[in-house]
Amino acid sequence: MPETTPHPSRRAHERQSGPLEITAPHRDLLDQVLDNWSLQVLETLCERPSRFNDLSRAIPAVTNKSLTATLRRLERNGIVERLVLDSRPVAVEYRITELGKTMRDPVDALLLWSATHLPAIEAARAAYEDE
Amino acid sequence: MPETTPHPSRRAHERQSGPLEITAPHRDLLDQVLDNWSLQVLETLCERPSRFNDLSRAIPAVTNKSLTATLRRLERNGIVERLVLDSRPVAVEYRITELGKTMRDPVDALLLWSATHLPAIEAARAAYEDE
DNA sequence: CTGTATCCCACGCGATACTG
DNA sequence: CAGTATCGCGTGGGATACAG
Repeated sequence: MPETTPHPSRRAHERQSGPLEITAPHRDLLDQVLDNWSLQVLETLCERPSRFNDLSRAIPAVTNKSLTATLRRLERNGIVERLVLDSRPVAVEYRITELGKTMRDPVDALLLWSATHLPAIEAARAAYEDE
Repeated sequence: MPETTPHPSRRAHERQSGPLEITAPHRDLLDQVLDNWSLQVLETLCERPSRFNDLSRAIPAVTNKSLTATLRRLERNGIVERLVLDSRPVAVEYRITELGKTMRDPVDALLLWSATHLPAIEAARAAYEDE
């Protein structure tokens, strides 16, 4: 062990607080994968593979442009896969990948947190407006 | 016509796939709390209470304007609290609240996911560019 | 059906300057 | 020290039309 370091300050509080360190690549990744449309697409594809228009209908507020961009981005990151079915008029199916499935737990943890604490947060908002 | 049955199937696959349902208030909340600057502020305040300029220095890339906006937003949501210390030239200390601390676990889960799967995702990106 | 192509605008955010 | 005020630009994303 190369360490009997005389400057333990840095290490010290990192240990105390555990992980939580945000570097650029991680921030990039989260930005590409946690946005509004991405989560809704993930939600839908976790339930069943879907075609483009299925997704469009499942997420009424999304436009073609945004849906396309979202799917491309998720595909590029290996979160969803795009399958061109050779049927008569072109059909394309999107499905979540194994890699994509690994997002579910952390995302669900987040949603669970949100569900659990939303009341407290709305109370905080109300209190804030009052003062 | 093998259409997706709207009513009864909904329940069914929800149970299969578990939670993960994104409603507007939750999406709003996550947007206000998971953005770039917010996470960095949280990261810093989880380690120690800090003054405005401490945060500014700890997060070199942030501007006064964005830092102020971020802090106000987090304060409004009860995630951080703002304490005006009555010292000579005004001093203000920000610290994370108990409610704020409840974010750590889900956020860490996310960062852990990111750290774990970033290699696979970068591989997916490389593969995507190739085709 | 599955997208692409434009136009366009709101607004997030940086840069800069200024104040109590 | 702890912000506020103002300006300006880049871009994400909606609306719409069109193409393979």
